[in-house]
Amino acid sequence: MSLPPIDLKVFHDNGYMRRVCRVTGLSFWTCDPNRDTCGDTEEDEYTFIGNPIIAGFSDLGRDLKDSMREAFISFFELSDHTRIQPYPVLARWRDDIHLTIASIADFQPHVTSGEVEPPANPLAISQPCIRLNDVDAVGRSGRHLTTFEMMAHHVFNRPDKDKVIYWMEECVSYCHQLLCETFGIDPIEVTYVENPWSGGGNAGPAVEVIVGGLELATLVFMNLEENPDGDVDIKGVKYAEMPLQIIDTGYGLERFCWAAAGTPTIYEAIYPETVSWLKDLTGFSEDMFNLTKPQLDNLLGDMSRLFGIMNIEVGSDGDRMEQLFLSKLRERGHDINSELFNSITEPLSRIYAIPDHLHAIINMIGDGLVPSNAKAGYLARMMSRRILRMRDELGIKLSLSDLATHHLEFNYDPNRMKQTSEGLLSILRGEEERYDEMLRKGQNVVRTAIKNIPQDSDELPDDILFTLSDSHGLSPDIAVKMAKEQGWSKLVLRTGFNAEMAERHSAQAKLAAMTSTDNELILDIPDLPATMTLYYDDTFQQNFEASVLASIPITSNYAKSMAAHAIILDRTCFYPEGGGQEGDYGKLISESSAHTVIDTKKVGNLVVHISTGPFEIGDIVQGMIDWDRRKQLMDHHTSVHIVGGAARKLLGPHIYQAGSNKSADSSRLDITHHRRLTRKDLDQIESIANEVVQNVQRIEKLTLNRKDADRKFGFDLYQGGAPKGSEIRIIRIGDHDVQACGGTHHDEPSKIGQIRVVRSSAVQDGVERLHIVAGQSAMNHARSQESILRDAAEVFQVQTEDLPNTATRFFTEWKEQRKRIEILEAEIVRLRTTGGSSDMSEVDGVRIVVMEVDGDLKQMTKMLKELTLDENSPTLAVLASKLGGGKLMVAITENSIASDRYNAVEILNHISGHISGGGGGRPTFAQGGGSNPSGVPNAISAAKDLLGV
RNA sequence: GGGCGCUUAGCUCAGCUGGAAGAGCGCUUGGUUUGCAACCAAGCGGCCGUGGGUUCAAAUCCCACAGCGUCCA
Repeated sequence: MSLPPIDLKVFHDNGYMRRVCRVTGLSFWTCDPNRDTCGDTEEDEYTFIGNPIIAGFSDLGRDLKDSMREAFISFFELSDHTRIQPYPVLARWRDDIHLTIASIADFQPHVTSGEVEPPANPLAISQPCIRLNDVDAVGRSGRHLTTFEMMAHHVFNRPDKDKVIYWMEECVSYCHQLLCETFGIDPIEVTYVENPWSGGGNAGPAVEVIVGGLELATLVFMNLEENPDGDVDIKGVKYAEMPLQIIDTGYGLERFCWAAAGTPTIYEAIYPETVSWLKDLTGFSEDMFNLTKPQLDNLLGDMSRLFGIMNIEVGSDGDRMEQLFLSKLRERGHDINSELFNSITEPLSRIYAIPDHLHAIINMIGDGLVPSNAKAGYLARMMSRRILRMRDELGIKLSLSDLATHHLEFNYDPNRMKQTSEGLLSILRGEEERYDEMLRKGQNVVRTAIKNIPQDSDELPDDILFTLSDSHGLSPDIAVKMAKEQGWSKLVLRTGFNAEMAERHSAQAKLAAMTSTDNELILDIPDLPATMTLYYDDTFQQNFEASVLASIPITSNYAKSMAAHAIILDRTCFYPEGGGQEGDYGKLISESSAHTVIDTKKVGNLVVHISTGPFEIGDIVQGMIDWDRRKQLMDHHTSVHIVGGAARKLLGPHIYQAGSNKSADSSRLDITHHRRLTRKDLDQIESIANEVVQNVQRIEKLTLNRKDADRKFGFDLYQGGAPKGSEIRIIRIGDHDVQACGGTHHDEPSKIGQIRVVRSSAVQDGVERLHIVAGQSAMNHARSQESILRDAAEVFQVQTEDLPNTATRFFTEWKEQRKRIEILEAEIVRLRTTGGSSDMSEVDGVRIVVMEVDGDLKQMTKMLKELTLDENSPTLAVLASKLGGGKLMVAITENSIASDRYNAVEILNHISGHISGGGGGRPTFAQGGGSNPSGVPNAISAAKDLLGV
């Protein structure tokens, strides 16, 4: 069955009736007796352009958003909802998405799965979101944004626990009251469209709220989950009821603002200062088009209305859409042709998109994101580059940080930023430098790519354009522009090329999505109760007694070759590999046998001891962990937290753990940062870290439920990735560092002794890897470094302090002497080939040199240079060497009677048989080798015979 | 995480259908000039990213790794 109709008392009480839309076929509710479309169709134009539909808001821009947001949230506060502060736009608590794409994303997956209590119930929030799917439409459609605030009221009902706050009836009632009473919207403008929602494995009935032709809100009643045995069918997928019933609403803050402002596009409603500033900077005005201001406004209004009803999909046929668009504009009495249309929309779409994109990158970087060439950081870089490209196309001479400074002043609330303004601007300056560098390098790349293309071509081959874009970041437009500037003046870019390239990319992405890797320890593990973990109760417990629940032979080719059995106990203080900390080693001993534990892993909620041998089920075993190793692992793990905090203190709030590894010998911490670290930075981090070791007395270890952990410490807790479960273990080192962490830690930092930050290396752009040694390993590291120095000093027979100077001196002398040898070798050749030597003779004015020398091909080349480069002394030289199987070289002075008379390749081929080899080259320079060095004298005499000397 | 590209003199880069390592800028010296800039001439400066392989011969072809860049998830 499908979903039943949504038939609510609130509709009837307000005089609404249920109809079926003539265009879409969807059911909808309206109080307009004449209405036969649902409101969101290609026949329903916006009614609010130039005629605001929401009363009582006179501001624009940031002030309008502030008062609109406040009106929304306080309405729900008065209706017993709790106001919740917005979550970050970087969804650090999730491992499936980078960005917060909806208000409900704040509560996924833990709250929506029922595992964790919501922070309040019911609640109201205005959540900044970023969605980059429609980035190409931003600025063009009049309504698309990459970043927006989703206002929402959420309810999490548990009918199975008799806990139901409210459901459809009350939800729609609140919505209607808000629209028609608080915002004074005429009910005749409001339609409610029934359109079931599904996504991400969940589904439910939903109502789209359409006002004046614009979808202002969606009310989703999520009560279904995917289930092959379910009895509800939505779009071909089976669903069944789930225990949790969630109200997921979304009210577009910016759309409300637009409806209240009635401006031609949404951008003028929310970024008015930037739009007019950029218009001034580019000289965009009605005068440019010989129009009056009312005429231009009217035209823009009509364009926007048309965009509302014409669905501009990315990749749709641009030319055809444009023609349709123009004919519709002409129907409305606008005298417009393609040229005028483009001269208005091209610059304008950029003027509109720039503030939107600025808002998005400030949201991201403000939240602590560091731009990068991979993962979430790439999203920020891509947006920066879009802005820079559009800026260049508009001919604006301002830097990215200038633009951002303006945006911060007029459109942003700096209190929302975790990053400092200076930090943000400095990151943006770095991005612009990279962009400039890319363009500069692009000039060369384009030059080499097109040098074989005829200069009168009118098109560049597709594969060249694809490569320039994919490998060098040069969009086809820019590539063609550069090529034109370098003299290929007839080039044009085929229309629709960008769409083709997008298609090509999505095809590649599909292909890539099919690959997957699976390299886990796979065991057939019986259903057993969760292992009792003793290592949290007492981190320092080394011995314990437990009973064996399972002993399973390991058959898979697990990395450790000695591994024989997986032992599962009812309790353990062996720490399993997790959070970057390696598993414990140790021993298990029963009355009848004793085996070594060579690794510990976690599978589900069981701790698996990888043992060198089996135990009997039911055996009582004594467990002992390798304490030196564990102590060292703890030294390193706690150090990683301390060093991370130190880096954040020194470098700024964007420092975030991008990964880590703790082994017994050393540990690594990857941190997000936009510049390479210097040794001085590392020294400072090291100093701060060691101060913490000395000055902080205790390390707090707390276990909180997720709701309280989030509230108390925020989302910076999740440095090590998104943890699972409702209970969060927290490690707090004074005011220095707080993290959610499942590892084992010291109770007192001083137990570590000493932390050394050995070096840093680059992992990827925007991520820097710190190599750390602590405790005994720090000592071992120092010792091994000193021993390396001593060994090196011994080689030179000097004190270690003199090592750098001595090494420099030796290196310089070695280079000098190498040069000297080359010169001397050439000198020897010269001596052996001057007057009277048996190696030299003359035949009809050509000097003939045939001789055996010591040296490889490179040295022989030098000698030949000496012999044959002088055109005044025509020479034929044959050199032979016994090195490496025998080498032969023949050279002839170019442009001389020698080169007229002799062919080097022929001579070489004639004699190379004596050393069982081959070779080749040019007529004046041939070289070859063989595998029979003892044939060298024969080769020489053969050459002499051939040349008659 | 995947695709592609790059790595050669202090810097910016050619060379890459395997056969004698190049240009421009910079640097040194000399000339010119009252001096500087400019100009002219000569010179210095290269493990051609690292490690394997193919070949008589590799900067050049193949494989792996590293670093950098770029596009896409």
